[in-house]
Amino acid sequence: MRIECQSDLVKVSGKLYPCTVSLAMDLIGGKWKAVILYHLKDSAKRYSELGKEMPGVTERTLSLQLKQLEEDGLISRQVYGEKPPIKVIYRLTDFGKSCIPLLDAILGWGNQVAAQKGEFV
Amino acid sequence: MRIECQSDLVKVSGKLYPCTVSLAMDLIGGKWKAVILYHLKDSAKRYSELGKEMPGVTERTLSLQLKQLEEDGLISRQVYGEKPPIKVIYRLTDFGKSCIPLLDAILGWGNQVAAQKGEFV
DNA sequence: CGGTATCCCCCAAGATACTG
DNA sequence: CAGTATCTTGGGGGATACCG
Repeated sequence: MRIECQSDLVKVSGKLYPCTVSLAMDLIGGKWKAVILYHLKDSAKRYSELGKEMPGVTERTLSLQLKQLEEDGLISRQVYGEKPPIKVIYRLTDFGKSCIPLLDAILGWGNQVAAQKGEFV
Repeated sequence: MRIECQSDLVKVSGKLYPCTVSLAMDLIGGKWKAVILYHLKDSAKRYSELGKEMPGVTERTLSLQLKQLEEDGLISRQVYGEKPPIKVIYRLTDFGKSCIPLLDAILGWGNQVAAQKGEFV
């Protein structure tokens, strides 16, 4: 059963969240979105560059996540050329740039954890 | 097909991650984990308190996520009493406390987004 | 009180093949 | 080059009932 509620709910573009932490995690959460955003932090990148820099992601997943990030207004997509081979550049929007401090915090803590508990291979 | 790899892989407790951002998101990502951690940030809480403060979560999901956070060493679980009604207190471990700056960054950005694009209900 | 047990559904995500 | 199309699978998460 659902546990009792009390309100500090927030609604953004039709979706209802129990708190703003939940909202933030919906926008940049999941397995790949933060990773993509992080790779776009310092410079715009092409689709294939992103793929090469993100070991383990499949073409399909990369494509879907990019589309979602674009829908949520975090990144923009720009196409160069008409006929294949074309070139597509992804970059952070201003809204996307607003989460750079957060991306840095994620990386910072991730690095800390890796330093203490992980091994680089 | 899988896109080509290049290494700055990191391994933590048997799991392989393409980068430390990915590692961090595995630890605190998903729909509820960051929310739980955030609610434990300032004080230890009982199971039922967490449930009341997190509208929308089900008992099962709360229980499963707490267990995962405990397994990953982010929170600790302490039981008071033998016979029902018992009392169970969850609190951040030192490791869990290490991500408080990150939790604040998540909340901060979430608040920013909500202020710009959301409405509180 | 603080959970499990059970059942179910949906969708994130992988593998692979193909296309404008 | 930058993706879709198609199929499949795992598991996250919901609903409800029950238990120590």
